[in-house]
Amino acid sequence: MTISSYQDQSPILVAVDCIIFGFDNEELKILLIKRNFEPEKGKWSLMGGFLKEQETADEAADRVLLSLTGLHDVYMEQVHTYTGPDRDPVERTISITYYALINIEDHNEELTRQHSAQWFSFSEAPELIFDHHQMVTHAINRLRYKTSIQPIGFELLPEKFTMRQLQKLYEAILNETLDKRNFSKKINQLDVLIKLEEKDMSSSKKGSFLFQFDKEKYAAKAKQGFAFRL
Amino acid sequence: MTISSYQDQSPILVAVDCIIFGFDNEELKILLIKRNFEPEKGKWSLMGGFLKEQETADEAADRVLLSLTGLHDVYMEQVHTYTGPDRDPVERTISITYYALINIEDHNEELTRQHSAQWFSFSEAPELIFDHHQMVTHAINRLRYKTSIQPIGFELLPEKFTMRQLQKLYEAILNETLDKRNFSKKINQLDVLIKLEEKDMSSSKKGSFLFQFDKEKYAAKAKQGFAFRL
DNA sequence: TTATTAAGTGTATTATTTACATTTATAAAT
DNA sequence: ATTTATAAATGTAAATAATACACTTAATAA
Repeated sequence: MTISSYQDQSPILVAVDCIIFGFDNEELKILLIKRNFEPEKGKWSLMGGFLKEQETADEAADRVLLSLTGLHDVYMEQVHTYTGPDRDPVERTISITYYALINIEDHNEELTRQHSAQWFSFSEAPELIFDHHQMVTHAINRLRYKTSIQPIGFELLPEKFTMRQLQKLYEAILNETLDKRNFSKKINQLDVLIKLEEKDMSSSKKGSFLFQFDKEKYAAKAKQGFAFRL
Repeated sequence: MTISSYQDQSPILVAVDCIIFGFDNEELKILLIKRNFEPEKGKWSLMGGFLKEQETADEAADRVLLSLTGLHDVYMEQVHTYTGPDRDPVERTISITYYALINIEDHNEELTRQHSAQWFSFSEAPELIFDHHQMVTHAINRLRYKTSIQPIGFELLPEKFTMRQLQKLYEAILNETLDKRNFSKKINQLDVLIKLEEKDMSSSKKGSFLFQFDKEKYAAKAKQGFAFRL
């Protein structure tokens, strides 16, 4: 900032809110908490928290996510900052939103229970407090864009996954169905997956081969100007 | 935000900073001001200002831009919020950034002079204070993305423009050269320009036809699901 | 041995992107 | 009047990418 010098400013609270995405092999999910304090006690909302002294918003978002899921080093991205003067009825609060991608199996169920948190199908999420619905909409749009140009979708999957899981994931994110042959062709020609010997036998008699995302190979290719595009 | 209730928070100032883009028919430009107060007095920086009571960040950005250029109703988009606790050495200040697209001929020169503002070629901009360089980089990336999926480039041009101007604009934004025939073919098949009878005679003996962006036609097509893609 | 189930795979068609050079309209100079 | 100079205007062929579409295979269970 630059003009008008450092004059008085009425106090503004700064918070972060997290849109936490997960994937259950069929649908995109979102983790919401039931507010246990006023205002809007009992209603569903995003998980958030205030910025601490000497803490960046990125750090605050990490902290909030850790406290709810027990997870460290989660993929997060800042989305947008909401500044409506009356968006929070108690005190003027601006909220910086982040979306997080987690492997749904990794989260600490005990912690989520403590916070009265619950996973919802993205398409069947309940009404949310304040402007949280708008935040979610913005986040999913950003996620759609980002997954189409960067290999961040893998963050939502277990280490080893089948081609079918990967396709279902992209279908869930993009909210459209994809052709199986064209999908695997496209993925394979990106040449950033390792096909394992191992099969997942749970989904069919034949079983399906498991894959891993090859981070190192991708990083090397990205350095050479390779563009991940799906 | 949601958890941890409304406890004390150390005071944080909230500012907006504007990355103001213009186009001079050859290069992409950016409007910077020379700081006339401490800290970093005399250095180049983005134009910014603090959020007022009862004002959204969008409104603050509009106000800042108006005060510098005299322009209303300018295309602006929020980009990112910077929250490093020591990013501003005086007081803890978070900054919400916006980029603005203006027709370079429209701005009020008297106002920009009062603020010691100056246009710089995007590629030859001076060193900036604090984290402003990072803000500019983030903004140009967002602009590149946004211009490729929405017809916002026209905001940088006069009402009537030649095909060459439009191409130069996209070349400047994308920082790559484009083929003239392929470019005009692509633009024409989007079918959102009005070709005028009128010619611009300043650039050649032959003169070149002027075009206008057909906002209504675009809006109607967009409603039908038409995607502007360049 | 047979039946069942999802996994795995290829090709032809269409659409899009790219590369590339000549002609044309006008103003200025002679 | 004619010539010259300059950027504007224009089309096609080749390469690449995207799409539509159906049968075979591996393994388990009956």
